[in-house]
Amino acid sequence: MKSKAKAIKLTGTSYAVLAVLDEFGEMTSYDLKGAMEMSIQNFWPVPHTTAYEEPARLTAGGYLAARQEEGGRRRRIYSMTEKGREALAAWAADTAVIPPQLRDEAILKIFAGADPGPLGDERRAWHEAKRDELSAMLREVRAADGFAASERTLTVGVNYHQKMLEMLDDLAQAPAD
Amino acid sequence: MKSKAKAIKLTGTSYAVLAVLDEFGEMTSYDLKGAMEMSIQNFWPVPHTTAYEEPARLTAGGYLAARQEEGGRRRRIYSMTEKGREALAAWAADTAVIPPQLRDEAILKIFAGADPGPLGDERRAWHEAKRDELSAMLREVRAADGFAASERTLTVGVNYHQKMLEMLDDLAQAPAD
DNA sequence: GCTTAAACCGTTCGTCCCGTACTATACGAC
DNA sequence: GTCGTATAGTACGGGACGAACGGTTTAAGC
Repeated sequence: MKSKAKAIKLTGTSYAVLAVLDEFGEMTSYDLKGAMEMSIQNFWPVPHTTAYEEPARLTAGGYLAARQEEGGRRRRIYSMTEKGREALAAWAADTAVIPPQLRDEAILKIFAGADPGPLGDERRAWHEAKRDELSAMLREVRAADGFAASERTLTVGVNYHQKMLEMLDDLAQAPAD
Repeated sequence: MKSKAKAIKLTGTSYAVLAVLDEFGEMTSYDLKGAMEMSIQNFWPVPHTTAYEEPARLTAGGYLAARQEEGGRRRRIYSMTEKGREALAAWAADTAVIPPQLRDEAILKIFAGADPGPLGDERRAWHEAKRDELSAMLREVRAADGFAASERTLTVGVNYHQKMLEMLDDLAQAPAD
């Protein structure tokens, strides 16, 4: 009966991994890496090593189970345990959240005296590319059917980048407010 | 001649500290902590221990100089060195930036199946409070004169929160896009 | 002047997180 | 069957983080 589950602290990143596994089903670290890039990377960025380290931690804590792949690379395939599902549900049901954090080197440079012009241009192109990328994924997901979670968050993503583009336009025109 | 400056790697957080020191002049760690909260915290969040740890690192690297406060707590007062100013200017002049990162636990919860309603309401209140807070700071800074850097970034901040509020309204109305 | 509380100020510590660099395996082309 | 490329995975050093705690100064109350 899941005797030696080591006590570990679950971080936001832990829940991110659990949520992806819950949405898409069991998978290897490599697949998890790809799945995270296509789903949560936009609002919860993690380096690719997380897809290898975090499932190992979660397995040690009893939140995931691992089984060995037959043949080939004999990779570990991770799947949710009951404990994992419960923890994820309890966390999602709690409406208390840490405030959103934005990390923006460009604004930091502007604070330090950099010319806003070129940085703004580059940023605009970046938001456009992101918006289009997410938009394309959204169309795919809608066609596929059965990925309600991805659809909800992709919609937010598209709207976010759109609003950021509007903001850049506003700032470029009005000197201040 | 700044002989034994240990080679250290400068991170985004390093430049954040340098930029604040450059904008407001020499100060103690405690004052630095306050200054960061009022200036860059909104787009480059750091825990308060950074205001103690990072200047120490930067001093070891020769980017800052420290002198002892007379009497009282005899705290260390940090100030920029020539090397620090040069490094900051070189970094600010480079238009290559790492893309902005957003970390949003609420969207993660929505991805995991949480009800968007309450989370959206709470978020709206948060953005309103932030917008008003930054707006008040912006008025102060304008009245004071001589804080052009803070003014530029505060303006961005106010606009950002305003746009986020618009986005929440859009999402609440239109089921999708 | 003494006591006390509150505000102010600062550090330690364990763990998590992160990016870089590197390695290894599978597979198709030729 | 060896070469190139995409796929898959690991090692590791140090920065980042936040909880917890500990000291110091000031001012109020007596």
